[in-house]
Amino acid sequence: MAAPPEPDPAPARTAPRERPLRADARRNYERLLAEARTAFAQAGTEASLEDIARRAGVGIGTLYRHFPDRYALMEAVFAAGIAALCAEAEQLSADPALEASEALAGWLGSYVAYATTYGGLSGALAEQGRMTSCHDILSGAAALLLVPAQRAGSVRAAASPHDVLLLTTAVAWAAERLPEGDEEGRGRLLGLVLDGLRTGHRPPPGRPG
Amino acid sequence: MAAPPEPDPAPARTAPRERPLRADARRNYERLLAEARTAFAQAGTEASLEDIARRAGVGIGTLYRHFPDRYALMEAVFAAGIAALCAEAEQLSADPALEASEALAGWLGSYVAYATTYGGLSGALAEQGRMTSCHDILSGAAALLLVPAQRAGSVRAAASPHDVLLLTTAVAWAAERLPEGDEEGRGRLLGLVLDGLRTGHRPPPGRPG
DNA sequence: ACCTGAACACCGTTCAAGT
DNA sequence: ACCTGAACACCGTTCAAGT
Repeated sequence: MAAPPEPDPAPARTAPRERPLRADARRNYERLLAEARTAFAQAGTEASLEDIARRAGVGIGTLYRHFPDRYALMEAVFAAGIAALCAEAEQLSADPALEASEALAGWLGSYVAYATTYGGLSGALAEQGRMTSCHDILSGAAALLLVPAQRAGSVRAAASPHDVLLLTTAVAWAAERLPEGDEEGRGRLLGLVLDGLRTGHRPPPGRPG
Repeated sequence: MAAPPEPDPAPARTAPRERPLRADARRNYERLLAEARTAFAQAGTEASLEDIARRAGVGIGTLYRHFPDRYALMEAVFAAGIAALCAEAEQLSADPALEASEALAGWLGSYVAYATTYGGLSGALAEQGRMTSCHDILSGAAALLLVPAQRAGSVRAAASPHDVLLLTTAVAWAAERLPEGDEEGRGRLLGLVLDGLRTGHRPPPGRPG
């Protein structure tokens, strides 16, 4: 509002590519990303790459030029969602009305909800050495909420951020495999895991930590 | 040892096929099964079916004649292991020295151990409408241990056998994806889930139910 | 009755040739 | 600098022809 317009806006750090692309290349990149998002939402992350290239109106070689493998394409498609989860974690951790374990529980719920949006996403997120940029961001977000909850004594100290993230990813994976029509199942499964994390001890909320 | 040879052995109920096969067909069936077990153990349940047929010394058509799809082959390969898990569940449930929730915890540990023996097995076990014979057996075994633990009050009544089985399968899935060399991870992850199942209430052992 | 393997319809990935 | 699509090396699955 009162701030003057920035005279020299920093080059976007979240830009998908460092150097500028030729106009047609950038257009192809964006089209591939859009078609990949649609295809992943429809057919899961195992959707045919040839289909995606065809629908984007480019040759398969162009897809491979921009995205060396399926995981590069997935990282680009899911980057925005992961960033949003990260932002939510920061908001939750800064909310003084929320007990730390509640903030953690809320975020893990959002994480499961997102990971079940695209079929196969939970599987990709659990793979070792893939989607590493997503892993780094998500680990940071998980730690941001887990550590205060453990300091407050409401979540057992033995649980590492990695274990919690992996187990919650496994809940998303399981939720994808619940019988058709079981809408509450996701919450039930996550609830069991959250109960396993809690110590049972509830410090009074609003206590300065 | 002392038992006389059975005069009229009952026709094996667990026989993989109802009617007798031609000698060469039976030999091919057994070879395919053996090679599939080896291949699944080595390369996971996604191992190439053509490889399995080739190593068994038969044409690919013969594999499909005996096993209409990959899941039929998997069910045949894993039938013995699933049956052993079922037998263990019965032993545990009949053990008077074991508190009900401990028996459940022990069996779920064995289940996770088995499901992580073959790469991809946990994924196959969680698929809807596949491996149904395995599902039926495992559901029965899980209920056999879960219900008494719930009656005793040491495991929360809200957890259904299906949820418990699915969540434990998810633990096995997650354990497959732990970083290399993390040998205790399987136990840690299962421990968190088991803590979520427990109520915290411990009735004195040996109390007549 | 059972087996064989060529044939078919798909994949992902690479790379020589174009613009 | 970037794009194209044929070519390659794989899949799973079927089925006409053999024994």
